[in-house]
Parts: sequence; structure tokens; C-alpha cells
Amino acid sequence: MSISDQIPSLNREFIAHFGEMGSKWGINRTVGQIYALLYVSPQALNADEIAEALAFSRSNVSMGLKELQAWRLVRLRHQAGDRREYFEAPADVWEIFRVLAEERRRREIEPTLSMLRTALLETPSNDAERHAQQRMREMHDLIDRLMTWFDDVQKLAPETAMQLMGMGSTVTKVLEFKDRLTGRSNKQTGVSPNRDAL
Amino acid sequence: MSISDQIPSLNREFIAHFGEMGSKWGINRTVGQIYALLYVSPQALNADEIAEALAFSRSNVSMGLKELQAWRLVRLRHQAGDRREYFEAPADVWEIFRVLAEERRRREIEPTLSMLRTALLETPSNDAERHAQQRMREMHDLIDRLMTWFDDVQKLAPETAMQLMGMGSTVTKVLEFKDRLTGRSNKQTGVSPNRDAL
DNA sequence: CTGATATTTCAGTCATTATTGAAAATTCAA
DNA sequence: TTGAATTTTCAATAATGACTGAAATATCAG
Repeated sequence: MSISDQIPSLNREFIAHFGEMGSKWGINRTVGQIYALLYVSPQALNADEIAEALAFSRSNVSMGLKELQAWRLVRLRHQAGDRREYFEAPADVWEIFRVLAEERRRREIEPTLSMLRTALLETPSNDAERHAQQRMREMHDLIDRLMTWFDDVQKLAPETAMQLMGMGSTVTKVLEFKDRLTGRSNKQTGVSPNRDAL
Repeated sequence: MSISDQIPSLNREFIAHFGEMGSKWGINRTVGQIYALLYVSPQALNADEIAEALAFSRSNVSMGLKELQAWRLVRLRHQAGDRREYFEAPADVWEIFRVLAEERRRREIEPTLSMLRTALLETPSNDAERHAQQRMREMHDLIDRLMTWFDDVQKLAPETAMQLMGMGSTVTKVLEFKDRLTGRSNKQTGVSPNRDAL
């Protein structure tokens, strides 16, 4: 009774899709598939199970898991009476999204901002350089704002952030969120999750 | 007087960085560099100029530009008395960001949502499938919400969106934005852009 | 039309990245 | 300590993706 036999066709397509998706987003296909498998798996899996389920070599799985750990996208568990390491994806999708964004930010966005800041310190010596510097400043400012904004959303409790985004389709509605928070002295009392958004 | 001689070291680093960045985000390095060059260039460039500036083969540049056109990231211009096609990046960074996000959404997010919806229509035949389907539902809902929210922001005029995000660091401040829009009957009158955020 | 100029295509080559098996290193129960 | 079980590393190979030059196609002034 191998795990691979147990993967329902439903999940096969999901896993394959995320392999493809991964490669389009600069994450290697294998890693994407491993993560997709862990994501839909009801229990934590060990490396051998993953290797068998996806028909990858054991070493490939080991590297993929190492990568996922570096991205902080998997949790490591130990099971009683079993020396092997078991891996699982966090239960909360928002958490996964948050970690992914944080990590990309640390690895890619921050170095970019830093490069831009360095360039902005240079004294331009002609019109072309002045123009280039201006464009870099615009890019820097946009990225900086997006990051600041994202920080804010991240600081919210997950439910609050979800509510904020899930409230409805118009900005007006989003802004009305203020009333829910400030119209009363407490935080959530009296606020029923709006079902229409779910 | 080749263009390549004219690229200041300032810009060289910018271009190299975006080449690397591109490859980390699933966009090929060449394409990233071409775009970076166009982005900082004060005037539109033709394919030969790009090829010379970046020391790429003419055909490579042709393919890169085709790709950028497919992503709607470059504008095509014709100059009087010159048969060649000149390319430029849009002047507005927010516009660039918006188009990039739209295009990624169309190409990658929507197919993912569609795959998830299909999977959600299946009738699970055991607990494992039921669990997987539930996780897929959670992922679907998160992506769907993020997209709906992003739609809203996109519909705003660029300045409004920038203001909304640039207002400050706390959600409270973001929510106070409501007052600026609804406290008066007009849209922007009396609202001075808050300098502290810029 | 024609031919000079400009662009695109594409098969072949090159470069990078992914994957593997075997060997080394690590871990831990006995 | 062992040594069996497990994980990691790494050099070699395979697969994928990028890049090129040459040839084909398209464009347009005359």
C-alpha cells in the first residue's frame, strides 16, 4: 500500500499544477510539487513517503525539503517511536501567504531597495543620469510604499486582515470597516462576520 | 559613439540587478535587462541600440521585445523619417506595476482558480479527499479575496491608490482615509497630500 | 514592382539548472 | 561506543531554457 497509490486524481492535478506554477514563479518544479503534496496531505509525511508518492529520488526530496525549510514553509515534526522526520505545511493559508511574502521580501525586495538607495546617493553627472536617477527614485518610492502598506496588513490579526479584504467589492465598503472598529469601544463585539463576503 | 559607451555605471548596476531579479521571478534575465534599460532610458530605443548597449544578439533582443510586448510592458513608437521601431517603458511606475499584476493574474492566477474550482466540484470519496478538498477551498478563497481586493485598488485613480497606501503606517490611519473622501461632498478638494508619507 | 532596410523565425549550440546514485555524515537505540 | 537507520552532500548526468547566426519574411521609399 504505497502512498503513491493513495494520491487521488483530484490531488494529482493539484500537485502537477503547482509544479508548473512554481517554475513560472522562480521556484523549482520539484519543490512546488512537494509543497502541494504536503499542503493537501491530512497528516505529516516523511521524506521517503514523499519520494515514493511523487516518484522523485530520495536525494531530490531531501534537497527540496531543505529548500522549503529555508523558506520557512514547512514545519518539522517528530512522531513517537519513529526516528524519521515528518513534514507538514501550516494549516492556515493566510499564514503561508504571509511567510512567502515575508521571505521574498527579505531575499529580493530589500536588496533591490538597497541597490536603489545606493544609486540615489550618487551625484548625476549629466542629463541622462539625472533622468535615470529620477526613475529609480520613483521605483524606490513605489516599492517602499507597497512594503509599508503590506507591513500594516501583516500586523493585523489574520481574521482582521481577511475581513478587511473580504468585506466586499468597493473601496467604500472597505473604508466602512473603520466604523466596525471605532464605532464601539471593544474590538470585535457586535461584529458579525459578513457572510456575503464568504 | 555607441549607446553602450553611454550607459553610466549607475545604470549598469541597475540593469544587471533587474536581470538577476527577473530570473528569480520567472522572467528571463535578458528580458529583465532589456526592460531595465528601457526603464531608465530618457528616450525610446530601437532594437539595434538595445542589442549594442547590452551586447546581446539582434535576434535575442527581438525575442525579448516580443515577450515584453506580450506582457504589455512596452510601448511602440515610430519616429519621423525612420522606419525602425522604437520602444519605451511607460512613464508611470504604478502603471507598470498594475499591468504586470494584471498580466500575471490573467496568465497564472486565473488558471489556478479555475483548476481549484474544478477540483471543488468533484465529490470526495473518502476522508483524505475530503480533507484535500477543504484545503483547496481555503486556498481558492484566499486567492479569490486577494484578487477582489486588488481589483478595488486598481479601479482607483493612481493618485488615490498611492495616497491610500502612502498615508502612513497604521491601519487606523488608512481607515481615516474614509473621512477625507466622505466627510466632504467633493473628491479631492481640501485634501492636501500628506507629506510625511512622501 | 524592386531592392534596400528592418524584423522574425528557427534549428543548432551553449549555459544553466535540476536530478540522480553513491558515498559520507549524522543520529540515536541498544 | 557500536551499527543500523536516516539524512545530506556531491560529482556526474540529464533536462531545460537561453542565445545565436543564418535564412526567411516583412516593410516601404522610390
